[in-house]
Amino acid sequence: MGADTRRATIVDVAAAAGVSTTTVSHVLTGRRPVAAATKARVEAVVADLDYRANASARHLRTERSGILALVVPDLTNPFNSAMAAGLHETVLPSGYLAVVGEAPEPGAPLSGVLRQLLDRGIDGMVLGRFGASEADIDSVAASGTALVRLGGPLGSGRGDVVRANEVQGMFDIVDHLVHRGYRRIAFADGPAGSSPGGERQRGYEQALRDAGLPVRDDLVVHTAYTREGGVRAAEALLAGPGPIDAIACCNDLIAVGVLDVLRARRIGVPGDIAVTGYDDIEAAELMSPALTTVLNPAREIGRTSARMLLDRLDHGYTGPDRETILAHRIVARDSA
Amino acid sequence: MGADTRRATIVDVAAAAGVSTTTVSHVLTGRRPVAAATKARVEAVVADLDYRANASARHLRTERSGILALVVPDLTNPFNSAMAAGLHETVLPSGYLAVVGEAPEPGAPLSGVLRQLLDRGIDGMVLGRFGASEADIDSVAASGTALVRLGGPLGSGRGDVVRANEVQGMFDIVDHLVHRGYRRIAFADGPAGSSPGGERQRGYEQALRDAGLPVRDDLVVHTAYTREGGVRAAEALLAGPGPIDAIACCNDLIAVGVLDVLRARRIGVPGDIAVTGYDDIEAAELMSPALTTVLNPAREIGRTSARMLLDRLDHGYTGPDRETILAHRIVARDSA
DNA sequence: GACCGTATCCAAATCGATTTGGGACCGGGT
DNA sequence: ACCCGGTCCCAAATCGATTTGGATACGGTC
Repeated sequence: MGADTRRATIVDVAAAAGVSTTTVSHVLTGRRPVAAATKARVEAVVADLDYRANASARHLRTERSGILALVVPDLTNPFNSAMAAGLHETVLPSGYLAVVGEAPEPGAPLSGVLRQLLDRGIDGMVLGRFGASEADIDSVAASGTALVRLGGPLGSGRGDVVRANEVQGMFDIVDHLVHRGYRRIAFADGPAGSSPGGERQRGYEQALRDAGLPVRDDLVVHTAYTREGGVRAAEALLAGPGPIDAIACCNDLIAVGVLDVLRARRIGVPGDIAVTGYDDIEAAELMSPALTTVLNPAREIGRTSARMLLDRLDHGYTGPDRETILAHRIVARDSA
Repeated sequence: MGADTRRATIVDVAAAAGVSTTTVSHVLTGRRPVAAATKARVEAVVADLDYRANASARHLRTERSGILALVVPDLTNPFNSAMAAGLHETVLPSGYLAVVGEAPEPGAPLSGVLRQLLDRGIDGMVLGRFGASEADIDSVAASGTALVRLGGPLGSGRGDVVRANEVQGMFDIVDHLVHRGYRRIAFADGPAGSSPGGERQRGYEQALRDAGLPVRDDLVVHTAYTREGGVRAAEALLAGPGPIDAIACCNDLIAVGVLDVLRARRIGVPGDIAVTGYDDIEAAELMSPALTTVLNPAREIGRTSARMLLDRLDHGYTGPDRETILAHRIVARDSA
């Protein structure tokens, strides 16, 4: 317990190497050329003293904190933690630290977490789905922080966007249902107007239209992106107007809730009603029946977001905002 | 795009309030009394200018970074991400930032992530299970960083410890098996000598002894804490010397692998062989059959770790290292 | 009126780095 | 002998906060 010896500073290194701190700094940052012999001597001393620059001092001067943040609504959602892992592993080698924040209520003007991150002067931020309001996004963009959004429209000056092709993903899995012979396909969507619920609904409707099936409003219900939300959605659909033979769910957690209800009512899956999810969380494979779903490469989304931030921060990219779309994959299992 | 207006500094505040920066600092930190009228004036200006102290400058002077870290081997493990969430939500209100790191190979002397965190001068660290070697722990403790370990022995000067009662937890679930009439109970442990495998094995053996059952070495196999590890463990046990009627697994992922094998071989669970896990990951409830397991309150462990760090950092606790033990709970489902 | 305590406030040093604007030295060309 | 262009290095200013050691003013006491 307790710091036994003070950490070496740049002054110590300079003294031991018989040069000025300026020269040490130049050796370290490489912003100005230094004679090979001097450079070698400084580097030897750095290694010997186990010197590492004080991050706060450096960032005070350079106005860069070296911290990137990921803000999501729920860290325990496996999709989000996989994304966080991808972000971490990509930015660490570049010397950045990644912090993760849970933004409880996206309603508040600039919720606590976001405000605190901005106050810290973070260099970049990845804003997860349903994690922030439009006003929040503007605040972040206005603060000069590099910004990557996961989903939402690509607007000028509002950050890069990384997304999976949500429309196509839901289209593909509903198309999969159609090809398996299902015809009265309901859709358990997320809250009205939410992302990625909107995109996925478009994919659902397009698939029906392309198959020549009617698009009926009463076959679409909106609910929370949770297991409990799935329970409510299933109950609503089963109590609904017409018979259905499949339920496409907006994410896996909703599908879990739907399966809970079907199992409790002894409705066969996929015999009586087929069910599909979206995200391919770990549990999807372990459930009974195993869930047919769409895999969005969460970890890869985290990695890609990180690279887009680093592009702006370290590689000097200053061009217009960009959008990267990652491929999804249908994972056909037993539930449909 | 870009910082439209420079952020206000303490100098701006001082000028606008007609006082010195010293006084502003005293108002903000409260380290010295300030006349009520002056204080009110400064606070008004602070609010007006939307002033927030530059974190780097503050930390340069105070030698505190305001950053806490959680290091775990695998972020996508739900147990770890739930812990991370508990840590985050507890430290944020105190103005700390929590970062999460994945330490890939605990073998390396001071693996990259740990080194980088220490270089940053983090104030405190929570070291997850199997996340670091003994040497790592010593390095962290020697650096003067407040330390909380999750598991492992309570040693002097090596940080506080937060743990669930692993011995008791495994004892209870094996006892549960005994009461259900199972007699030849195997144990699929983690790697030999690992934590919490060691503690859980002790609980397993104690439960057998208390029930008057023999403790047989050939009924214990060591494997990785993964689904794949569970597959190997099950194959080894089924090919083993004697017949078994139950497999207690060291964690849920191992149990998932074990169930994979049993399902493939059409061995009934729990009819032919009962299976138990440990951790109660989300998938435990969703599997078929639903997994009987032990719930370690991951989020609460994160919260408690955070509080122990804050005790030392903000509340001036300087007493001896402490250990907090959290209660577990048996979650009886269908697999045993 | 001199002295002392309190209550307030401020000037300047400090934390550890980066960066700017030269200065010193060395050869080579005229 | 002088100048010029490189090369290599350094002194000092700077980032934005905290903290130390007074300075000033005001009352009250003897």
